[in-house]
Amino acid sequence: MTTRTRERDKREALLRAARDVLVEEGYHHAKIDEIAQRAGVAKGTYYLYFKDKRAIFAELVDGLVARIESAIVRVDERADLGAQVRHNIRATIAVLAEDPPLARIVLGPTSGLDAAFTDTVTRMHVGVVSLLSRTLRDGQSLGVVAEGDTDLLAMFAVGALKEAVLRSEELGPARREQLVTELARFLEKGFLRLR
Amino acid sequence: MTTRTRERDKREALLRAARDVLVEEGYHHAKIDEIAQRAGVAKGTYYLYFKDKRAIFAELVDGLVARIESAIVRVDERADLGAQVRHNIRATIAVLAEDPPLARIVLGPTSGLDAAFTDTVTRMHVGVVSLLSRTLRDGQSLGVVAEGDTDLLAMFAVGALKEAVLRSEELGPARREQLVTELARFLEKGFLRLR
Amino acid sequence: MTTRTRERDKREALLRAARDVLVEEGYHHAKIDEIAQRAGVAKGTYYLYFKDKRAIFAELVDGLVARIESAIVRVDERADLGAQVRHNIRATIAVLAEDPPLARIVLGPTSGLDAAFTDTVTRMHVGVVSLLSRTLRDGQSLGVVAEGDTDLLAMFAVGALKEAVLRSEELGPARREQLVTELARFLEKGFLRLR
Amino acid sequence: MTTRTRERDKREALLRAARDVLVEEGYHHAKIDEIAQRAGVAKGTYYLYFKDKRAIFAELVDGLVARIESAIVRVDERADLGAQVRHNIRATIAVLAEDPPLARIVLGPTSGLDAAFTDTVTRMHVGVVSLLSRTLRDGQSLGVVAEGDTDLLAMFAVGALKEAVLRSEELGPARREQLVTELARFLEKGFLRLR
DNA sequence: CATGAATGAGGGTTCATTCAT
DNA sequence: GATGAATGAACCCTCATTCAT
Repeated sequence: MTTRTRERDKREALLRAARDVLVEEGYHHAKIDEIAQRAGVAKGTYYLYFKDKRAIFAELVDGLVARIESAIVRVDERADLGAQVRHNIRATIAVLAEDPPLARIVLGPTSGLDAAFTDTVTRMHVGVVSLLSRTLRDGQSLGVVAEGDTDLLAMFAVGALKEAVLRSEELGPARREQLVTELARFLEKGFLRLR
Repeated sequence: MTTRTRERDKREALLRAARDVLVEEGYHHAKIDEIAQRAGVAKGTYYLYFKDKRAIFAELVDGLVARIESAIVRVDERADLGAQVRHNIRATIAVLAEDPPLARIVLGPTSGLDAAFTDTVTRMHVGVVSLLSRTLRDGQSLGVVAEGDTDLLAMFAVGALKEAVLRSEELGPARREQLVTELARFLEKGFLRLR
Repeated sequence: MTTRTRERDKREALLRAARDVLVEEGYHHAKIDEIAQRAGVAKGTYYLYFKDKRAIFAELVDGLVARIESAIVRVDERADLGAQVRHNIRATIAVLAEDPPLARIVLGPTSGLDAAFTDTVTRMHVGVVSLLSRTLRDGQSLGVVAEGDTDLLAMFAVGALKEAVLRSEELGPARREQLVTELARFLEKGFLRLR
Repeated sequence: MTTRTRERDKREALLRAARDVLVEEGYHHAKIDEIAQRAGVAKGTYYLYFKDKRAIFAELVDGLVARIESAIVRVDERADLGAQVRHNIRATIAVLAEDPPLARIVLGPTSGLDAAFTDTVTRMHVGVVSLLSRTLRDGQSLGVVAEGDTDLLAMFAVGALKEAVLRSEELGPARREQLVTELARFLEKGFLRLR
């Protein structure tokens, strides 16, 4: 069991190290050697836990995507729509705020990353946008969402959110707290006719 | 004159090829050899026109940034603010729409690119956002912009614009035309109190 | 321990190979690939032991210079000057004779070598010549050295020594033994009996 | 005739440029491009006058060697030997002093230069040394040269001369004039008066 | 003859991956 | 499991040489 724990530890140490290196150097400048060193293991050990260079970063990205997806509530149109949207904004930001540097990678367009990440990230994007779009369409028939192309509206909303998160580090921590409030207000006044 | 034309041609063929390769493979996977091949010249020829690998990509990025900057009108607060904002949205989108794949690189966060690009791109970002923020602040004192943190509002607006451009290829060309209209409307209803 | 021995071995095999290649091809024609091959390792292995191409040659040159310097006794003017000079000639030749081809590189003017070597070699030269010059000046005040410009005399002596070493391979081994004796005699007496 | 003169001019301009570049950069760092530029012609023009990179440097070296050889008088043992030796020293130094940097290349051991030069330079060396050695042997039978291995003695003499020339730039011009006198005296007398 | 744009072989260096211990 | 020495494919860049104009 100690052994099993130790194994766990090494795997996680590697993941943590990989995240740091990814954030500091970017995928291509990240060296297996440095990840291993920061994790306190030998280079060869890396390959006991991960198939190749791509694998560890894929796992980091997949993990974040999964955490976002599980934080978002499937919108129930019979309940308070505004509350649900606000909750999803808040929840998404909360997950991303746990690790802003990593968030930046997942939120950004995929240029410069390998095809493997591109796919994962793109899938998440499409998923989030189409979910939101559908929600907005439902909202329109209920009369609580303004007229307009819901795909585009969803896009705008996601873009505003992404930018906010991407730049949130540049803001002082004080302003960061306003972010959720302001964003919700912005989205509401833009296309929501809540009450 | 023929000679001069040939030179021009090769330089431009290389730039075009580099753009394609950059878009398809990302900066790090882009091989000089492939750029040269696609441009129909030998590898050595590349170095007659560009100092090193970075140079050609820097030129692509700088060029787009310059085109965007020169397309944006400095906002005159005594004139019709809404019209000016709409014009800037339209103009920016127009420039970016000339080359969406390249746009994606300039608009995205800079992960995966070399420090050289990061700087250029970041400078543009900061410039655009702070320009917009200042404009909004002026708008607030004139009473045509809603209350709120103008830095955040500027961020949201830029984010929405970026996302729109980034995803504009996924939209059919028909819907792409709606983009400007919808975005303008979205921004107006969100924080502009025009009329 | 076996491991440590292997490491040592490879490093030394590389140094030996580099010496051979340097002697046979000169610095610029020397290829890392060939050094590695002759040492029986892969090209990449070279870079485990030496930072870059220059490093291995610098080490060879530095090593020889150091061996020469530690073989030379600082001249004590109160003791037998002739004996000391003879000893220094003998000791220098002995060190250089351990590896005549390498000696040729250190003794020669520095054309064709990189600035890095030039410096080391020049420093040694200047050091040896000025040491000898000072000794001769002391010798003059003691009356055991002839009148004359001691800088020039030191130069002549070093030149004769260098040439002797450089050409010593062309001599049969038998004659090589005479070298020290003859050189000492030459320096003492000259060889022309004019008038 | 004008044309012929112009051709001559270009060839000579290239040779002059090549000498400068060779002296400043060494053979391997010398670029055809720079030679052509300094000569005020296009790169392609170089190849109208010289077969390849090696050719122009070979010509420079051959020229200097030829000038040295024609300046040396074949020693006539029936005439004043001392005078002839002094003349040869003087003449050799005079030729070399016309172009000390180039001299350095010809006098130095051949490491770092291409095989082509090595051969020329070595041939000259062997020629000079064996000529001198024969002269000394003759001198011995006439009783004007001391006992000893004449090959070695010739070597020492040439070495002293070479070193003197190689370092002559470091000396002030005043001291450079002493060089011939001192060297002749050195060869006659040696400089140690031990016992 | 003169030009200089074009070529492409060649070599130094990096780093993901393997494998014997 | 753990190690880290060894490997070699990959890629940027230089520069001697050619040749169409």
